[in-house]
Amino acid sequence: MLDNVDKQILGLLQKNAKLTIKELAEELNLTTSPIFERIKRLEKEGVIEGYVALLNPERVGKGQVVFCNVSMPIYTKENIENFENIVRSMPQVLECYHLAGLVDYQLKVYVKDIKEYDDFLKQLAEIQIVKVHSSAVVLHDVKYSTVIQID
Amino acid sequence: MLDNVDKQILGLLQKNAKLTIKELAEELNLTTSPIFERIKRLEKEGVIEGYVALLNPERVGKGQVVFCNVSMPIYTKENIENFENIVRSMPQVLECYHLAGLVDYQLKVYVKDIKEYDDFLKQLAEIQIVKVHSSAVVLHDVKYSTVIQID
DNA sequence: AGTGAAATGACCCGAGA
DNA sequence: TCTCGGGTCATTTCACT
Repeated sequence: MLDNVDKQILGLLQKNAKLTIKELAEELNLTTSPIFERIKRLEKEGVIEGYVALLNPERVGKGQVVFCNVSMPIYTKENIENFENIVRSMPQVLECYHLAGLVDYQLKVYVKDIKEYDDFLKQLAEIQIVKVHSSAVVLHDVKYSTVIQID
Repeated sequence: MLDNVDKQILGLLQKNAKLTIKELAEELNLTTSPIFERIKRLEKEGVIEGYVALLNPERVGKGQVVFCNVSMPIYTKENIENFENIVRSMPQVLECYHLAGLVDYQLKVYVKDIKEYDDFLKQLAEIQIVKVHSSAVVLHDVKYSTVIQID
């Protein structure tokens, strides 16, 4: 479904979405037309989900990342839907995963500082159906990337 | 340092980096020149770190996310540097954070399936300076976003 | 699936307020 | 900092291979 040229295009666009079709064409020894059509196909098929600008969290006043682990004591379909919808609507939460592990959910939260995280925990506490199990404060980023390895 | 127009531009570009300067200008009731110059300024100042294409992990054969928690028993500067450099070079690891918590590091790993995660763990085991403490398999994504809330 | 060329439209940079 | 306007270059389409 993805040939070698597709994979190369995806690899390059994951690193830099501002590459022009012309630059991609030169890199892959093709003309602009096939590159253009392949990209359109990959977008339409949903392989490419979108193009975004990545910001420096510190420069926009959200330099503190905290992972919040929560459990759901009464594990019903309704509670799950309810909680997941609330989480999706919280802008501080950039990622949330339902885990098979010691806790039910892990939330990645972007805040200005620990004080702001405290405010967030109070918001979470209002959702009666989950309990905060633990929080892990990030000391520093070792790696942050959005590039998925395609083999 | 960031005025209201900057914040609006950043908010829009975080959601869709393919918006044209013209479209941004119309949205914010300005002409193209100030929008163009503000974006260039935000890029130069490092507020905007880059533009990337986001892919659908399943569509590229990396639909399984696993969190890997590791600890570093002998906690020296050399071991830290060493481990962090190895992690940064591993393409399966998209994110890695040094935590203040029960474990020292958390790695977010993208793999095809659990078998491939097993291979990854074997690679990690070769690094003698860290010990895998636990793994948490993702059952499903509740939320994945790269959009940082700017207030 | 690819090339090449032509039209459409975006980017970018002045001059001026 | 903004508007306006124009030159340059990338995107997009199409006829052909």
